Amino acid sequence: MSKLADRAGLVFFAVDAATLAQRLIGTRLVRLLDGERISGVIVETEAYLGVEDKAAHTYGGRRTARNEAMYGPPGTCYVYFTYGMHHCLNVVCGAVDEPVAVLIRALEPTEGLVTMRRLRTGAAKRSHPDTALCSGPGKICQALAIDRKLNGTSLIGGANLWLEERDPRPITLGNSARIGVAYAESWSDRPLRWYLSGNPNISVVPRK
DNA sequence: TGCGTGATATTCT
DNA sequence: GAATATCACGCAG
Repeated sequence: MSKLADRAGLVFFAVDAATLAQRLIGTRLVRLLDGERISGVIVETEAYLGVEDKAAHTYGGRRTARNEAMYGPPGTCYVYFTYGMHHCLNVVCGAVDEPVAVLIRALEPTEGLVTMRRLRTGAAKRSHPDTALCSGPGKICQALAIDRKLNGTSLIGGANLWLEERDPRPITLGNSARIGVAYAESWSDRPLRWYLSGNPNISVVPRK
């Protein structure tokens, strides 16, 4: 297990979104909160392909205060708020000024589960299984206390949020259309979502 | 299965 | 400036 930093980190993130989406599966997302490690293994991601992708916030080259982070260097976090109540965490990849990113959709909780449960609201606080703690982009941000303060910060050598690579081990990737992007016309069916096949922590059971 | 909720982009005056 | 439409979801029921 090694923390991604500096040059190695940059190389890791400086790829296209589809590649990074697959590469992120199985790595560990670590949040340091009041000195406590809270972490989970990434089990579900989606690629957003920038200016050409109708489902992306940067479709057509839109560049605003909100999505500015997507134009930053690879390894930057893009955190935004949606539906009036949910934050979502993305990892910027590609090159500077190329607004492509990967949405982190689900984690398998590994450290700090008690804290995660405390941070989560509603039903997940009590009787629900651990697999419900981080099984969705909004849930991850709640469980890891991620909000827009982290927007624009870098995962490379990050002080409070970073990625760790695990020893390679055989995994089986599943691949499907993205979730919640029905409005994106022909882009809504593109198989740009990846997940750890059979993992109970993924957000929605893949449709065929 | 519906619907809340509020930031943001877009579209007006 | 201000009104409005829209949304990478989660939860109650």
